[in-house]
This record gives sequence, structure tokens and C-alpha cells, in this order.
Amino acid sequence: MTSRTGRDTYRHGNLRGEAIAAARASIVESGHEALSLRRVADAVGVAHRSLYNHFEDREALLDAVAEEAFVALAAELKAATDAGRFVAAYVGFALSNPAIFALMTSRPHGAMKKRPSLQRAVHLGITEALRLFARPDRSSAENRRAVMKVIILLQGGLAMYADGILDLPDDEALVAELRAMVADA
Amino acid sequence: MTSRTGRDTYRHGNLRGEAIAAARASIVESGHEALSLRRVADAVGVAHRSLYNHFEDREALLDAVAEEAFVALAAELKAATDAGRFVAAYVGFALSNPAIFALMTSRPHGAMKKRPSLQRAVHLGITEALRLFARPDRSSAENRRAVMKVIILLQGGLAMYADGILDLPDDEALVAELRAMVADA
DNA sequence: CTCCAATGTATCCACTGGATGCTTTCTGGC
DNA sequence: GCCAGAAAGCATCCAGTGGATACATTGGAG
Repeated sequence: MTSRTGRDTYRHGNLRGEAIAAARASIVESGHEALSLRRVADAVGVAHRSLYNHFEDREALLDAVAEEAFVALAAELKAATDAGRFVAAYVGFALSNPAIFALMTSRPHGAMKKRPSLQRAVHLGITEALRLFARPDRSSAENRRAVMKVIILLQGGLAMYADGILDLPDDEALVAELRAMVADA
Repeated sequence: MTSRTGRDTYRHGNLRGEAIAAARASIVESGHEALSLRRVADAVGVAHRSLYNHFEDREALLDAVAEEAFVALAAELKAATDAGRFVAAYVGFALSNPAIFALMTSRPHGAMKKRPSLQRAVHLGITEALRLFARPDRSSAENRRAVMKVIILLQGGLAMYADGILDLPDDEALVAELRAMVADA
């Protein structure tokens, strides 16, 4: 083949970025467990093996999508101006992107440890939490612990809500519940 | 083939149970993502397709292993005589069976909802928590919320510890941290 | 202009979960 | 006691997957 049009064939330009976007779309639709490199490659119009020039393996692509999502989450959290809104923003992000949130929370243990850029993206969110939950009358260690507790409550609560273990009538009830838990954390 | 020895061939006796055991062993060694029906079948000495007589699909096998693990967890929790020991037992179980615990917490959202026996197994643990954390001066609804908070803290804390986000020096520190968090929950 | 390192392609492989159709064994109603 | 039907296991097939190796095309640096 190799259509000799010259223009815009072969060299893709931004395969990495488009692959991440296509992967995210696929995950939104069918979950991250079902992600297939071949389908992503097809969606972008490229041989499936070409993705390996940009991602070491399937896991690396998933990590890249997750990383991007953590950055997006942090951006939304940045707009929150108080604790209540922080909780609402966090829960809102999770509930409106369930498949993506599932990906973020289920990265294999160890991925975080060996993927510095991913860990950095996660910490963007923690930083936002610190901005709102830290209090001057506490030591920085105490503040850090308090913030971790808040995040644990949100993360854990969302996971159990998604699993149906935490049975609450609807999403608003979840927000209310988590707000209360966080308030006296 | 069909060696005509008559004795102890063909009918397996307890394929389901042995398959679950073999699957658990495989998960302990290589994680649940890597579980292969064929390897399980080989380990038990059976055609891979035979497993489908006992499990609808791969997910069902994973769910069965998870269910068994939840029952085992509840059994260990039953021995706890106070809140501190409860936390220690919970964390101890998670840390000494990391691969199994990862399986338990990462069942696809929805598995719980449509698998009643699995959900029942989960509630065994919740019942144990209620036994220790409920207080007579609180309404049953309040007690239920308090207990859920405890479980959320444990579950979420363990997940974040495993991911390396919650950076603590060692397992004892984690137990101490979670005990403190749960204490003033 | 030429050479080279990226980037993308073509083709192969072992392996996976799952489907179909068959045989063997067990068991409960007569 | 027997025998029909259900349950359990087997052999064989399939499409799809992630990954490996070897090659083609390209844009840029010298």
C-alpha cells in the first residue's frame, strides 16, 4: 500500500496522545479490563504493534490514562473553595466517570511505586486537599494525617458505594454521608 | 484413552472445591489478573473446559475464591474481643494475604450486586464489626453508620498503603495509624 | 546529500476464554 | 434390579489477545 499521497500518512504526528484519548474512550465505554491494544490501534488507524513505540506494554498505556485522569481530577479539586465543595467535587468526578475512576483506584499495587509521574499526578490531588483541610493550629505531621484520613474516607466510601455494600438511596445521600464523616474527621 | 482401571478416574469427586483451592494458590503466587482457567484445570488434572460445569465463567471462579476469602476473614474477625484487636486482625489478614486481599477489594463493581452469596460473605465481616463497635447509647442507624466508617477507614487505608501513597515506615505503623483513626471515629 | 535514529508495518507465536458436541458415570423412580 | 436422564468430564475448534522479531519509511542532523 503506502499511498504515495505524501501528505499526512505514515508519521502520525501525535500517536501517543491520540492513543491515550482512544484508550480513554474505550475504557469509558467498556471498562479498563476490556481494553485491547488492537482496538486502540484500529481506532487511531495504526498497526497494533506501533503502540509499543510509545508504551512499554498494555499496563503502561493504562497507567498513562490513569495519570491523565489524576491530573484532571486535581484540576477540578483546585476550584473547590471549602471542605464541603471539595467533597462534592471529588465525589462528582468519581460518579460521573465511573469507569475511569475504577481504573484510577485499581491500578495494580506497585504501579504507583515504580511510575514516578503517576505518583506525582496523585499527589496533585493530595496537595489540593491539604490546601483546604490543613489547620494552622496543628503540626504539619498532624495535618498530613488528617488529610490522609479525609482522602481515605472518600476513596474507601466511593469504592464501597460502587460495590453496593454501602447502601444509600442515591448519590446525594452519599455526598451528605461523606461530608458528615469528613466533617468530624 | 479412558484407562479402564475403573477406580478413581473420570468423576472427580470434588472438582469445584479443588478448583477453588488451585485457583487460590495460583492467585497467591501470581495475582488474580494472571489467573488462567487452563492452568487451574491442569493443576487439578482435568480438561480446561470441565471447569465450566462448576463455574459460569472465569469471573465466577474469581468470585468463588473471593467469597471463600471473605468467610475466612470473618472467621478471624470473630476471634477479636475488642476494637484494637479487630483492627489488628483485619490488617493482619490483608497484609499476610496481599494477593487475595487485592482480589477481594477489586472485584468488578457489580459483582457484589448480582452475586448474593458473595454479598452475604461480605456481610459476615460487617456483622463482626457491629458486634464490637456498636454502642447501646446510639440508635441502630447511627451504629450502622459508625461501623461503616470504621470499615471504610480500614479498607481505604489498606488500599492506599499498598499503593505506597500512604507512606508509613512499616506494617506496625499502619496498624497504629489505623487504630488511632478508628478510635476517634 | 547522506546517513541514522525514530517511528510505523508485516508477520509470526503461544496462549487465552469460550462454544459445540460427544462419552462416561451416577442416581432416583419404577 | 434396571434403566432413563441428568450431571460431569473430554476432545476439538475458534477468534481474539499481548507480545516478539525483522523490515520499511521517514524526517533531521551533520
